[in-house]
Amino acid sequence: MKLYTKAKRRYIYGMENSENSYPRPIVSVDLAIFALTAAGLEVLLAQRGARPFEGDWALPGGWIHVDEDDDLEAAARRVLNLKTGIVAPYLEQVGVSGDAKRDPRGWSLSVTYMALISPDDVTLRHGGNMTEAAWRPIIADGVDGPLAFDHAAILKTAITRLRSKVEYSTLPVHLLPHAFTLSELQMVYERLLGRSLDKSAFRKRIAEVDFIEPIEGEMRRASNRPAQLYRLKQVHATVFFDRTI
Amino acid sequence: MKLYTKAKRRYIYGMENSENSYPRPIVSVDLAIFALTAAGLEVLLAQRGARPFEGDWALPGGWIHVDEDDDLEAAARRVLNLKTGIVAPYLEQVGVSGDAKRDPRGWSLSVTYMALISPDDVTLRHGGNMTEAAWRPIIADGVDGPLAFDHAAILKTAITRLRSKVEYSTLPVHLLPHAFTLSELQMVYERLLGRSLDKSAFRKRIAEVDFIEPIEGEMRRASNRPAQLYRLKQVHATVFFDRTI
DNA sequence: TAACTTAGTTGACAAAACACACTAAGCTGT
DNA sequence: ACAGCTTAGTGTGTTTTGTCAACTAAGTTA
Repeated sequence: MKLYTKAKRRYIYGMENSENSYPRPIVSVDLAIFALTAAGLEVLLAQRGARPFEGDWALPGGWIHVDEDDDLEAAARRVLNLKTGIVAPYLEQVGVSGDAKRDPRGWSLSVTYMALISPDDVTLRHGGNMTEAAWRPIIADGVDGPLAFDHAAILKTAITRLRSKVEYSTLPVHLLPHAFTLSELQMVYERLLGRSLDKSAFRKRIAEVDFIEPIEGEMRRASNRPAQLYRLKQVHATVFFDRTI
Repeated sequence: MKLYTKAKRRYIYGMENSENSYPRPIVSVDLAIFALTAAGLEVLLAQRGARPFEGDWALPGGWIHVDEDDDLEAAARRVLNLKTGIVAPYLEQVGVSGDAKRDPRGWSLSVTYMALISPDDVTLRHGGNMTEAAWRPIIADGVDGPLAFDHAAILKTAITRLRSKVEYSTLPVHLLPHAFTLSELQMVYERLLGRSLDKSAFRKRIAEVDFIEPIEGEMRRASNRPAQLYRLKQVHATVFFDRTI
């Protein structure tokens, strides 16, 4: 670090006006993208096409582009769109993982976001330093097989967050397509919780927190009575129940 | 960025083995340190002694020392110890704030931790680029007066997190000293919630989640019946109630 | 049009929360 | 010594809430 003058170092770091010239950690944004398919809850993984961990599977992610991303969420949104084509997902910051050893290239820091999407909305893409992308089922607290970096631990945190929010929030709606029936919503909860719920009690809970609205005119068919279709209310931040579902 | 060869840039960034030479964001760790005093819930603020925001009040924080801090939590612990002398606090990651504009020096990222401490344990210190440290009462969602950077928003997030956890977790114990009575614990909840609780119901809740234990032999005096002293159980991660307190 | 399927509602019973009154155990002043 | 005060800690009846199962509704199929 003694090779350059202080001014030059500042220039290199992009800190012409700064008093700080500490070495900076590497910063990336990683995504735990969840979807509920026929196989159950799945997470989108990408196979790394470059060192380190070349060939290993990892959570999709990327560097922050300081000249392109306005903020962290924008960076997460950019990565998500790159991999799935999705534009307006449910996105939630899960946490940060940072230490000296998780990346062999140096002290690094990964900001994790979790995204909940409907599998209908996805068109998988890959490229850049990711050679392949695939859905992998969630087994217990993670996926089968190892993951690059500390992504197994990060994924575990995201799964825990998701599971705990299922118990007492409206979050699972985001795993459904735009329009859905109450029975479908109940099934989402049941599959995530791994237990069956009472229809009457479930509907009471849903009615208490007023977060969905019927869509007029439409119904959905099987060989039985058709069900009312619903959608998320316009301005909806995840609402919490004051009791478990 | 074109002034230097790729290899030189790598050297400067401390990334001799890296394929990445993106410009990196500035990274810091900031702390929302809460304590419950006679005046109510208070947060520890530090007055900045250097640009930017020189003279303004801010959450105590600092850069990550990549050669000293093993991980993010260690960095938070170092900052906390520096300001308060506390060694084993309750520390919880609240979130990350990062965008292009929050710091005039460039794209920056702040990892926020919240700490809950007993005011008895503190010996305030200051120095470095902080000229002064002081406890400031929490009013509504923040403190009276402006804060440096986006610390008002960060503090608001931390307060929200704290308040919501009070309703359904054992977290408030960390605002008490090592030994305490059930009445004191109830008072902590009441002051944080801003409403009174039923003694009988409160004790039932506390007994349900088995997280404190009586300390033998000791009592605490006033001019009345003495109360049993309790302490946190050894291995205690914050436990959640399945109902509001 | 009877039998079947899933949607959506109602109501009786049981369990839990709530409010409040009670007992317990110390101190203080006369 | 003991009445009266204060705070600790427990018990109880009422009201609210959750649970479970049966019921009605509205379509399809043969």
